[in-house]
Amino acid sequence: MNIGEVAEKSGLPAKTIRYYEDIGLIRPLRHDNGYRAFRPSDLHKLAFLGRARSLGFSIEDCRVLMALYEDETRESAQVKALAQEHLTQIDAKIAGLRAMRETLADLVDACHGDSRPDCPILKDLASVVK
Amino acid sequence: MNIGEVAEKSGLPAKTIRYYEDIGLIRPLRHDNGYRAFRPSDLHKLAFLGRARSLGFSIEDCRVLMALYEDETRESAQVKALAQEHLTQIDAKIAGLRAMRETLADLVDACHGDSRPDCPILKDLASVVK
DNA sequence: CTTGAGCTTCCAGTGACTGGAATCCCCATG
DNA sequence: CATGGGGATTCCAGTCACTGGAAGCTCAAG
Repeated sequence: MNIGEVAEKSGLPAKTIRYYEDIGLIRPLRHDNGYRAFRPSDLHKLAFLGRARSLGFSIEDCRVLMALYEDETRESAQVKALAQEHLTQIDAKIAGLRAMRETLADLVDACHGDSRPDCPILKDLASVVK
Repeated sequence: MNIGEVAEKSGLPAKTIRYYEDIGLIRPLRHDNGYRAFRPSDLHKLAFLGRARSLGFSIEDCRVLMALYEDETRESAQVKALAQEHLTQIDAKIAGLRAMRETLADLVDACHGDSRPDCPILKDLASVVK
């Protein structure tokens, strides 16, 4: 398979696939003309990577997950620990965003949003003084 | 004021303050020795920026917000519209993270996490096939 | 033979900093 | 007066995960 076909089947842009090769996540073969020659196993890996990335795992996490996936002697506890930690970080991120959201929503509600210059949003931003 | 004092009072790292000058968000004066000379108004701006950034506004948004803040003839509707759009994007981000979180939490729950290799998390990652 | 799509590499840019190196300035102590 | 330390300066490089674009090669169709 050429990169275009693999891109379509994996849902990843060709640019991203080349990048993944650059950083050593995949190692496709090459045709005589220099084109990348993807095996089904490469496509499989790319799909794995795409799924992991869509769950928010970092590239380095993906590297570890792929290694675990290919390691028949892995212990599921290793995978679970990685996922658990990632989950914790997602929760932290959500909490941070929710706090932001709360404050911002209050400010937006308080702003009448008309043609006058008076604005509680700007007032809040300027209010953090020492 | 020197940069150290401003950093402490604004809560921003000196590195960040220099960066904000680089990109034109502030324009402190200079002492004869080359040190930056911050006026109270510079500190005020930095506090404004810090607050806006902590609410998740991008640097470009901050630029606009500062301009609006300094424009006596602004209309609060402009500010509100900017904040409203930002709020919408935060909501979208939260929604995305929550979806991730759901899937991931289910997978973590399903994984027994012991010394055996069998693992629903890896199974899920590998399951996205054509 | 030409055209156009698809492939190649390489370089640069994104956002918002952050780390580090090399150098300079100021003040206080011996 | 030398020195030492803390704080300031600039500049370059790195982060993360791509993404855009330029220049050039390959292939299949007409």
